[in-house]
Amino acid sequence: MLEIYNTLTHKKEEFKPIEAKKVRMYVCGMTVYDYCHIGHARVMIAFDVIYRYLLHKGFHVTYARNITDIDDKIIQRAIENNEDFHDLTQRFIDAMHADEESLGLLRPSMEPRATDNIPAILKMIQTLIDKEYAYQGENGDVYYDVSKFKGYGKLSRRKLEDLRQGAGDRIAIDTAKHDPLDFVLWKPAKEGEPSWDSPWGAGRPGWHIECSAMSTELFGATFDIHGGGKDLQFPHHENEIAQSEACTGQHFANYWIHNGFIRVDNEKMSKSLNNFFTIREVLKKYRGEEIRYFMLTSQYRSPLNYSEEQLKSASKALARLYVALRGLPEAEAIEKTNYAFRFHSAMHDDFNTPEALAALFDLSRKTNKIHQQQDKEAAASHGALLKQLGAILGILQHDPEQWLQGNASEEGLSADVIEALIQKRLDAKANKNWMEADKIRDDLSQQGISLEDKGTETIWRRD
RNA sequence: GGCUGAGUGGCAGAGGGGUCAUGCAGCGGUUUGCAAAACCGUCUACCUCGGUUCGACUCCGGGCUCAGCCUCCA
Repeated sequence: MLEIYNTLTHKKEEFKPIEAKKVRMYVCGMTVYDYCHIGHARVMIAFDVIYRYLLHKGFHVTYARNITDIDDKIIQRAIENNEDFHDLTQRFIDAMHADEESLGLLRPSMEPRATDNIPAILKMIQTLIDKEYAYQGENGDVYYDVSKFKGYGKLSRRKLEDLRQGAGDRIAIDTAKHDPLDFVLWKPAKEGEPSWDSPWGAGRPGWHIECSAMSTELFGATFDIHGGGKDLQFPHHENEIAQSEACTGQHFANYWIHNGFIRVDNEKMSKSLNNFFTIREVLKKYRGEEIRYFMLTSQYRSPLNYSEEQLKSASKALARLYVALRGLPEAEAIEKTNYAFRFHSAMHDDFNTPEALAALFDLSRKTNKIHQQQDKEAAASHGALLKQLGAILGILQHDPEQWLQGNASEEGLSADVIEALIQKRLDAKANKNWMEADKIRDDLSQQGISLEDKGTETIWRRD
């Protein structure tokens, strides 16, 4: 039984899709005005693993992750760069896709963009106005009237009074709004800003409406899973619920999944704190799979501290799994083991990847042991299971030898040079010239190459 | 101030009322010409004060500390 922690109910609940064997999952993606940072990588990877696991369970999953390609920051950045906002967003969408590929992500089934869905957005705003959940202020902005929606605050567990109190000292009172908590659905364009025609004047959509409109358009009024970062819980997801449920009169998403943050020095990594590392920056020193492994070492809802030390540790731990796979022939995975059982039990428990990884390490130890006992066939079938389970997490799919002989920077001695030195050392060893042999090994070690003697051959890897 | 969530060994990070997490690092051993890798063994734990219990790090309550949201944010 697959259990998922549902933010809406604050409980782990058995996952029951609306339609048997079908899952519709919508995740809030990126606003594309800059490179993605490691915090974004967390969402990408968290939901990639959820997606993979659901697929593995035999669900037909439609996974939509939107792209916000119009908003204030995009407009501002485009002005700063003196470029068309389309060019700007396309550049960062391409960069995002490249980053995703490095991290080994499966592409979502669809990536709806706000600017491609203006008609659906206009339709929803119109319905909200018709149903009197929205109004146009004197400044031309169209607002959602929060007081009209009964369930406002149900996701983030907030009361309107508390919110108003908090809003009082923080938000400059906007006289065009009936209530400081009302939020923008449509914003008139200023001179020279990108805009679309609408019954309320040329303008652009507010941030929250695009997700409501696109998810409802793609999936219907009610769908299975809605996800995103923890910080989107309020106000973004709260507002989505208000918009969608007011519009359709039906329950919106059944399961709300929110991932925890990446932290730096015990603080949330974010643009405004300027304490972020971009994915591509980190990829210069660590491979995508190492970053992915690092993310998997904590449960997706927990905060995760980013540090060089932890990435190094992750890199070594991952290498350990690859070492277990090394030198094993292709084989059918062994079935009905405690390892697989434990792995799946962990994943069934709200995608507990650290526990699932623990099972993989125990399995790798077993594999090594059998391998050492010269039972290559049994070792191979255990290794095949390791690889199979790894695939569910998106790891261990590289050729082990190639993985261990590579690194992120692809710098250092070439394989040819290394092989030649190894041969030279083997000759020295054959002549029992230990001084010479050890010198070659030490020199290579200085350059980050480790040698391992296996019987008559010597294999190598980069540290 | 309101609302969430968290405090585990040197570091990271699971877990469950009473026997092992796991990884990295350390230490001892097997193996090796010596190493490395692997395997075996091993040392460091459960913020604090009460309560429930035969027994709590695990459940309940108070306190302390930290993080997040309440403003754009994955």
